[in-house]
Amino acid sequence: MQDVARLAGVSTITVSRVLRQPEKVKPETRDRVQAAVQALGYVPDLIAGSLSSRESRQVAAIVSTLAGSIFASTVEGLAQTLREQGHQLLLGTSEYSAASEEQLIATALSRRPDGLVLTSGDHTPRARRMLADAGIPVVEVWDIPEAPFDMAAGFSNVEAGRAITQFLVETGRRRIGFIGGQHEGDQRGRLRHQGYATALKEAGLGEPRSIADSTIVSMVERGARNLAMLMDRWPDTDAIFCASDSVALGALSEARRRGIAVPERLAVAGFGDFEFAGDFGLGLTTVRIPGRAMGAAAGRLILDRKRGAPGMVKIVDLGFEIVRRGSA
Amino acid sequence: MQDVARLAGVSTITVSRVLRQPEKVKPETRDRVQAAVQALGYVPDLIAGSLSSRESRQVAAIVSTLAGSIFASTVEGLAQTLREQGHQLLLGTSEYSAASEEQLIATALSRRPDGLVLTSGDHTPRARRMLADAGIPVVEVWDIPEAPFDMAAGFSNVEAGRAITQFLVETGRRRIGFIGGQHEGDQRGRLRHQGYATALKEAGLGEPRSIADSTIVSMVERGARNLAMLMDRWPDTDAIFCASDSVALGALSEARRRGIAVPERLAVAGFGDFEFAGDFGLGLTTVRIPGRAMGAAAGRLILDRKRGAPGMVKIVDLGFEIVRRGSA
DNA sequence: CTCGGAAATGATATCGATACCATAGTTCGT
DNA sequence: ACGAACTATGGTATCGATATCATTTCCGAG
Repeated sequence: MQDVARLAGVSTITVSRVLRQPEKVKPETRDRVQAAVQALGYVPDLIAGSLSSRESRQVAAIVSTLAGSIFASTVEGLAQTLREQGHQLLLGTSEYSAASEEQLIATALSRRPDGLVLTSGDHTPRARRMLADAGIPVVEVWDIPEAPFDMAAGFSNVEAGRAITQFLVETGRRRIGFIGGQHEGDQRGRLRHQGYATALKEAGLGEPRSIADSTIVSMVERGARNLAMLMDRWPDTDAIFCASDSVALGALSEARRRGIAVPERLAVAGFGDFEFAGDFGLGLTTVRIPGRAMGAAAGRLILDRKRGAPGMVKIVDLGFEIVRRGSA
Repeated sequence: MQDVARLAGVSTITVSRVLRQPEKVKPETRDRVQAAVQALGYVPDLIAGSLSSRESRQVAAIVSTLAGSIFASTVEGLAQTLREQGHQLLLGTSEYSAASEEQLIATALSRRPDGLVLTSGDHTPRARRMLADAGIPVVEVWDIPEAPFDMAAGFSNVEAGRAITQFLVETGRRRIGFIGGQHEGDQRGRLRHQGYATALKEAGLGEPRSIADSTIVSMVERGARNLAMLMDRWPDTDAIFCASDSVALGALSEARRRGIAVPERLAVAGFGDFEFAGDFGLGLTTVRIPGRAMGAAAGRLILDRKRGAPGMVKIVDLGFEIVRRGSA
């Protein structure tokens, strides 16, 4: 920066101003400085800048996983929103473990991010304390927790599970099953199941028919095997709600293998509206989640808070949408 | 840090040592310092640390997109490798534009990362100059470029396209088509097509039959529509190689709609081995790419170089694998 | 008991920017 | 023509750690 200043015949602070608040510098001085920046190929050091200004212009995000197309679009939406507003994304993946989430939070905080985005779920007490001590905006994305830590951007898994089950009821189905299964420590499947069970009870449709075998790692395989188990146990089942589209894919394959007609004999509903679910693919009836929008909203919440926007919203419910296709 | 030092009755530099090189501090002093750290909930400031030590312990990655399950696993593999070795990941998404890649490189470099991971492809001249000036390890992932900028971890799209086409030939197919289409600025589809064309020529099978309509945004829809176009134009086609599994999914759906028996009448091969391609899903014959491994390898290349490992490998070819399933 | 050398610890300068306050130059109203 | 109120620019301290070199402590051989 000194080199640039010398070449432009100004002081370092003026160079800094040209880069950060150009409108405060006289146009011709500005041009001279910018020319010097170009000529020297000067790249400012944000590490030093952050230390000095006490704002890092980075936001950390900690997600369970990027694979399986679950959080990828959320992270992408977040990254883009941040970028548009001059911020950067620091990413960590916790692999569905609350312990490693705690670890990641600690290292993320040591970068002094201006905000933190977490996938909602269990956080250890220590993690919560660290977050509180850090005093930065925190957004939980995906499921909106009953008692958010700070802010939240997402939807209600319970409501979504309830809605899709109600949809199946409305289309005339009466013996509705559920297949899914949750990762340990991941309560999403559980919440969707809860919505399903509630809807059944509300419609007076008897006991839930649920299979949630978590011994199988692949979601698709789990869908296939669990459908088999479910149909063996309750052969008259006329609809199933699958905890994710991947599970639904496995179920659809198994149904075809067994010669069960979909949707005539069995309606299949998924969750997530993954790429393969569309009309030109599986034609799967499913629940569409605003993946990208949740990330973008999280970014906005953090940046608005940072700017000190008054009377701020803390919870953004982006809802969900039932997409009817051929399978139900 | 001063508070911790005072509480432990040592100087700040000793606190720093306890955190960074514990073995250089006498065990009892170390315990005292660690107790103080705990008691005060002290979280070191890596921004200051980075400025002082001139190493940031972060690695930046710039990928075109996270959606579509293409790069997500690579990023995840990278994040994990870095984490295991005490480094963090700074992520940017360029949305398939070389111009915004350039922009992202500039902002990434201003964080003074210890290394940079890029998806291979076109880089602007300015981008290349910035990278050269930065003097940090750079790894290109996915396709191994003919002239890598610095290091590379990936596989050959051309070879993979050639191999899967050869596989189709070996299984008795003679009139093999290609459907795909590339994003502008993304040469992956083009390279795969090149391998396909080479294999055809080597087998003496006449001219390529390719449809690559890029007007359609969704890959799945593109697969469906392009298969339709291809079969209309060359009705006797007995196999197709799709530039990605998503395209193959669309093609499979369209084939079913038209009553074309797969694989009897038409063999379908995809690319990528996405989640839905497996035996419990589509049962798609495809090319498996070492997504996670490429990320992990990229991380290792950077960290090894940082450690100054001598006689280093610069190119890691992780190959690919043809997975035969029911569709071909 | 003494001395050499290793182990443990500390004092101070420094990394590269920005905050804060001061100063010089400019505009304009009366 | 003069001072008020801006605008444009600069000097210096500072952010919170670590590098470097200096100093002290400790240990065992002779």
